[in-house]
Amino acid sequence: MGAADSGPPLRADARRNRERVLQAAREVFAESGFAAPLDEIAARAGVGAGTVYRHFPTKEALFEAVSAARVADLVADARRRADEHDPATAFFGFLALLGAEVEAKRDTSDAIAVPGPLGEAMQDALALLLTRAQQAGAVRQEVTAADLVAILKGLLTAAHEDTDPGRSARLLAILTAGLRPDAL
Amino acid sequence: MGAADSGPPLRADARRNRERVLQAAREVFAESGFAAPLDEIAARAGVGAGTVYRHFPTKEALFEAVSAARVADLVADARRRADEHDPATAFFGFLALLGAEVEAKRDTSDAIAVPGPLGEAMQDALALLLTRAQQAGAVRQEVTAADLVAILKGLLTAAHEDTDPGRSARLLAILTAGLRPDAL
DNA sequence: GAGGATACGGAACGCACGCCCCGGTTGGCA
DNA sequence: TGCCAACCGGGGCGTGCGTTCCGTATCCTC
Repeated sequence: MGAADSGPPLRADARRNRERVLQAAREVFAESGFAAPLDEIAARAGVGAGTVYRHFPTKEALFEAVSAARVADLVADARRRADEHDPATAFFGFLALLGAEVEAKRDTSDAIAVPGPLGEAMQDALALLLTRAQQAGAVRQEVTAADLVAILKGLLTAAHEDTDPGRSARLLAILTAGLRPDAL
Repeated sequence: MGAADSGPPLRADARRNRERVLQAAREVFAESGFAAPLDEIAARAGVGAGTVYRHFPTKEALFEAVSAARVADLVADARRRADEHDPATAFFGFLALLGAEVEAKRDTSDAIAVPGPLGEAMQDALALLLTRAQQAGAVRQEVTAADLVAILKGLLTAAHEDTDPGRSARLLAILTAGLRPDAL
């Protein structure tokens, strides 16, 4: 169970192409979300589609490879907030962070909702922050973690449908206000 | 420019099939949204795909034909509310109505956002209610009609991703609360 | 009831996509 | 330097969709 043996070391060109594919995938997914055609990633990387599939068994695996580091950062940030701040500040601060992330990268909402270990880690982190904020009375009791994921996915997707720059901030402000328990 | 001449009267079987297609489309779109395959509509109507296309030039035209009556009803309801109630009641009551509509029919969110005359009529009606509610101080000033459409589409779509029955009500409650100006 | 216009059905087409395969090329080791 | 395994590219396959075509069945008129 130690280091997953990656077999014989990759040839130099293979390693180079793998990096190019990852970089292109980062860019294309950020611009167009998970729905972006894989051929476009291959084209931007200057390789054929076959090369992409030699390095990543499926499109989804490539997406996970690209998102893993970013999601891990977000999850770590969520945990840190949970430790360092009061529940309300931690929860709402993290939502704001997500909003900023989405402003720049279109695939963030996909990364949250994708099935698999990444999505679950993200959802667990959100659930932790949500539960604490609810116990502290800062968020409506009846909201579930699944509700939060659903609404975030919907909101963050909607925020990208056109190019109005302030939109995601406004939508997030509505969500933030709506989650508080004191509102009618 | 009077009545759009519909040419020679349809043959009896053609008229019957046209009704069957419309009825099947109503059901299938309501269950699966606009993304439903057209073949399924044809199969449920007991006709071939070609027959659908003889009556409606594109899938989108069929969707509009199906949605037209319902959207017109919604728009009329919105206008009536604007006349009969105070701005806040009219606005929030209409949102609740939309929520109920979406609970039962999956294609409502598509109908709101679809380009073309239907979507615009819907958006105009929403804009009217929104503007009045804002003038009455019942809704945040900075929210635009486009924001509202975006958030509704996102929310209503998200509400259908799984089968949790109370979800759309909870999400709508969050939206309603978040739109009010007095919330933080 | 016969003839012709009209409508039918479903096979066929074009397209976009994820994914696989194979002939040619390249890099690393002796 | 020469060889062989590893790797590359892009054409090709399967799928699912919207749309079109055409031989056949149906309806209406006389």
